[in-house]
Amino acid sequence: MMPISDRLIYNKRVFTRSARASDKDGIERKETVMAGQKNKVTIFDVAKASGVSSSAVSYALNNKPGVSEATRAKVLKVAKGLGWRPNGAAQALARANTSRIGVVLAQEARLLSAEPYMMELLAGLGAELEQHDYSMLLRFAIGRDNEVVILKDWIATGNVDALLLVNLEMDDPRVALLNEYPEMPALALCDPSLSGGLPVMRSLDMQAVTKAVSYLHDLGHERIGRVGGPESFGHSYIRDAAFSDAAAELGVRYRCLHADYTPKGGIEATKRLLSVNPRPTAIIYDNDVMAMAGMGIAREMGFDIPGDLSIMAWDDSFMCTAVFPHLTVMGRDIVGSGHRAAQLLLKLVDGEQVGVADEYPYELRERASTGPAPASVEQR
Amino acid sequence: MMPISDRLIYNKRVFTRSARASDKDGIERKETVMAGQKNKVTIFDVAKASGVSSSAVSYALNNKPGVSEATRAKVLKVAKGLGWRPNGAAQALARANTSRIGVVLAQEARLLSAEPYMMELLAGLGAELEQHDYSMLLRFAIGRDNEVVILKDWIATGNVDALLLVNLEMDDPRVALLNEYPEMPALALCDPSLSGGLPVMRSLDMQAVTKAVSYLHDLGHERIGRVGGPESFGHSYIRDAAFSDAAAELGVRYRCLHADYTPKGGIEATKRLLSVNPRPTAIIYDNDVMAMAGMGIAREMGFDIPGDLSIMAWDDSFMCTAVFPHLTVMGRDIVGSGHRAAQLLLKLVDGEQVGVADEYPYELRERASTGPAPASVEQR
DNA sequence: TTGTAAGCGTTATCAC
DNA sequence: GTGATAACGCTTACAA
Repeated sequence: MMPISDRLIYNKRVFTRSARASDKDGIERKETVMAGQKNKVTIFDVAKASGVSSSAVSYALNNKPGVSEATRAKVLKVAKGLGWRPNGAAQALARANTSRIGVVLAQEARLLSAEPYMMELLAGLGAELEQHDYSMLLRFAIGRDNEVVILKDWIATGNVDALLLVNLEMDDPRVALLNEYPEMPALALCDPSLSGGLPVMRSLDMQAVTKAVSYLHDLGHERIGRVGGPESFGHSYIRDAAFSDAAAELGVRYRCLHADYTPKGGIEATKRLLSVNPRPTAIIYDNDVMAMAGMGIAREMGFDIPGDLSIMAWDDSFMCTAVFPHLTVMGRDIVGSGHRAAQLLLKLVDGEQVGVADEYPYELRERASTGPAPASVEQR
Repeated sequence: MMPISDRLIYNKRVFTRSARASDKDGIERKETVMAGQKNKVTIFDVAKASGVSSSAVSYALNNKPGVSEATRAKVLKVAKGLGWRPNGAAQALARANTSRIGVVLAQEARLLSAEPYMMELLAGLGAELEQHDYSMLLRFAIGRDNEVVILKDWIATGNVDALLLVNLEMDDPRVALLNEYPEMPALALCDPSLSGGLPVMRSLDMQAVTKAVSYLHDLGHERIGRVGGPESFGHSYIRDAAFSDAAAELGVRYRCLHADYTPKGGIEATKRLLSVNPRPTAIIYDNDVMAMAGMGIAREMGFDIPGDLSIMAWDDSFMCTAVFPHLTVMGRDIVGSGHRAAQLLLKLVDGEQVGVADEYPYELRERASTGPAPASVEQR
């Protein structure tokens, strides 16, 4: 008899707990201290201090029914007094959710820093998640394969509640992966044609392209060049197609080269675009780094901007108004889109359907780098 | 008697588990599915499949002694076959560590995107953490107070194993907070004089300042201006003091204005610096955005760069070679410093001492925006 | 070497 | 409304 009842008692939290706190000493205590948290105020401490059970405390602290207002108030007060905060791991384990959204970045560091898009997006995303007590779990992948490995790991370990997929490529392996695990909510930032049915927030590139081309067309430009990002990137491809269409529609000649977002890439592509005869009178770049580099080299070659050549960039950043002439851009509220992405992700976590949502639309921000097409076009 | 023995059996994991898997149906199952993970392969499943106990499995999977090589091999194989991965929350709860490093960013989104420093640092940090199966938990704070709230929360909830503190200000409240909780490892990125004894990785600004000033001095510049970042930022202050000293040492006139890292700020400060008589013949900017804006406005004012005025920037980015003339900068391996920060943080997590470590040193990257001081100086 | 079960700090179910 | 306790999935002390 004794061993059984002993065990039963030992099984009770309160006893176990107080036993650990006072009886044992040495190794275990040391470990606990090493582990990190000093302030191990648990729900049991709160329960004891407020003279109720741990479940009552849990209900009270989570604003759930099941306790009287009187006890709720008391528990809340005691918890605050003790400085209690729920242990994240325990909560995650019990609730089977983590309050974390996962993002994997697979681009090279210097590229990431050169592109304002990602940082602004993350800032918006983070700020919105913040409002809902969610965090962002961030990983930097080394290559595409690694990216899939990380996602698989997150899915299997349950380390995040949902995933944000960025920079999708055509036939992206991540789409296949997420379709294998429909229970893991994921939002893809890409054109719906690339997402394989996954919930999507799409950027309104088509509209923007039409707007940009007709803006230049209205200025008299009849030959437009473009320096796009890497061809493997979904949005490069989408924009390219849209440009072809819009140009054809307006009877504008259009030529596109792809580069790697770097100054060097922008310079090379610009030189090549300007070496054909007749040359384009306007060039649109997929990012501001290439636009600036392109504008710079064009000036070095003797072109006046925008007298001889108009320059436009895609996506705005401080850089666009730090250079002279200031760059005309197709800009959009990227931070806002980050907020929206967060809202969509939280919806997905709640089991709601999302389907296809839109990013904030692009708007033309006309500045000094664009102007009427030159009357005549001579080469340099 | 019956109830007691019943309970005892129910307490056993294996029984509980199999009961849940087959007996019950409906609500509970549904909840489990809702929660997220489909592939709930647990350590018990692996144990059952390989015919050993759960502890043997745990030892095997964690490469710990306590199992024979034979069983270890078998367990590993079975686990792999079943696609088992440890549940993050459970592991965190049991081990009292999370395999996560926390970073709070408190800057405005547009500023973050304008400064390559942060993204490169995070990229390096993330890549190194990656090697050690650590993740980065990222939060975006809205204001300084919020930042402290988040840190407090992380400390109390045990959501991270260590903290990286960036952009420290003078008398930063975070330093006081972390000194209250010495059990939470934290690394500050700042000058040791600002860290209040916290482990530090410092940037070698002093050296760099000396190098920059003597470089310009060697070119014949005797009046140097500087456009620094916000005065509240620790590194602005540190650099300012260093500049004063280095300039005094070499008998160079030095004048510093502080701006907010934006193009507008850079333009205003540049105008003011150039409006005094005699004007400086070289200006050093704390970031590339302001440097570019400053260079641009100076050219608009009729100054030739570098003929009349030399321009230097602090920290390198793609932008510095995207603009013409390319910007001379004091650059450093920021990604590398991120890696180093991660290593230091992991040391701290392991209970090792760190003290004061160094970032990668700055190097002068001489490009086209600097040159000999002009013979005579007239105003525009 | 192996298995048993306590323990991590929550949540949620179930009697009372 | 309240308290007891099973459950979450893992690690690890201890018994066998």
